[in-house]
Amino acid sequence: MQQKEPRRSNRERSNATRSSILNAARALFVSRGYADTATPDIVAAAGLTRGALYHHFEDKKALFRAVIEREALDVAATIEQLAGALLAPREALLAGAAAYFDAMAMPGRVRLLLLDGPAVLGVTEMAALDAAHGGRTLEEGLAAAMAPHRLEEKTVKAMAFLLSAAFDRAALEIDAGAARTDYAYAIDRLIDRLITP
Amino acid sequence: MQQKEPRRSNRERSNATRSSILNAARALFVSRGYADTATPDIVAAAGLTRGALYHHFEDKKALFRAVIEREALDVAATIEQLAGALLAPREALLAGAAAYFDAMAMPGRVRLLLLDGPAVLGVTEMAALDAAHGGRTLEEGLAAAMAPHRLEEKTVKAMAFLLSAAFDRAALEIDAGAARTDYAYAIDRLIDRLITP
DNA sequence: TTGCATACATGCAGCCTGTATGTTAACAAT
DNA sequence: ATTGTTAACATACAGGCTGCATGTATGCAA
Repeated sequence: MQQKEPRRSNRERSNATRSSILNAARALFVSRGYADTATPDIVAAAGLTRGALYHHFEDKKALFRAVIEREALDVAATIEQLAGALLAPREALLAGAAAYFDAMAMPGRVRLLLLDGPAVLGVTEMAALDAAHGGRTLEEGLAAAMAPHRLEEKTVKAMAFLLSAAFDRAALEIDAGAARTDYAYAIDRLIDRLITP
Repeated sequence: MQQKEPRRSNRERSNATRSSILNAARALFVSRGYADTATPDIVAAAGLTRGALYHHFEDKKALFRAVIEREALDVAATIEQLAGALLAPREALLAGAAAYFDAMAMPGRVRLLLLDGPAVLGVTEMAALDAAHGGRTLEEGLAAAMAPHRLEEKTVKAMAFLLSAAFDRAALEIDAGAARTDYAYAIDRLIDRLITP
């Protein structure tokens, strides 16, 4: 039975189809990966045609970029919500780490943000995307917690990158089936070892 | 001018073409990435046809896997050679880190092993490949250096993974243009912080 | 030297991407 | 209310790429 299109405005229609495509694309990118996902399959899952896809997105990579951006935004929001306004630097870092694991527990997120994302869009673009949202808070948090160490700024920045890499790897391992408690403990210990004067 | 094939044995001929394909594939995978490298271009660069490629490799992914394996093997050999038999655990770890950066300085290696590799072959396969060669030595080294801490084995293993992730990220940043000295210093500090009793 | 297997080269089918063109419905102006 | 315009799609098409099937020549073994 085909509904008789309840007279939507143009704006509404666009938003709806755009979301449909994004959702279908996300599901397929997650289950098959970017390369093995064909645009005909995406639009079929969304109940549309490739015309709609190429009307809303410049090409397949742009669609992937949109999926990734939405995902990164959601991760940043989750972290902000869960570990937003902690006062003590140490507690903020630890809570941020836990919040990151929570956020990355959403199925498919690890593959999108940590595997296909860097490979398809390149590290620089992914880094820029990360810096725009969550990356900065980690660097600031670590700088605050390591202030007594009186390190050069570039050193702190480098260590923030390394710590961020550890977060990512932990999320990757947890996603692959490792016990979260093990990695949460290891991360906490790592943070503590880094910031204790 | 076509040389009149100096009467090679069959074995020699196979090895030669196989190497030709591997070399050409590596160069193109590095410069354009796996997805944007077409098999016609690879064999053209090697002065062959696609028939040779599909005779020696099951498919494009298998060729990529062969390139990756050769690369990982070379990295492991370099590290073994540069930081092979250090006695003190701390010095072994520090030398291993430096050797890893040396090994990863080979152009294209970062992209192959840290970007396209995980995305194309999957994390599990890459992890298995890494564990078969270099990953184990890092875990053992860290375990030796952290023995006084009396941690559970799973914790040490997790921290070895995290440290390995830090190595990778450092190599990635150096490859992207960051100063090696900055990251070498940060890594050394990280190691020291981890293993000091 | 005869027969077979190896090492390729060539040709073909199917799929996928990106674009160009067509069609319908919304919106703006009169 | 009517008409022109444009947005939002659907359809059709061209080029390229992958994998396989087939063909051919050479090494090799009996």
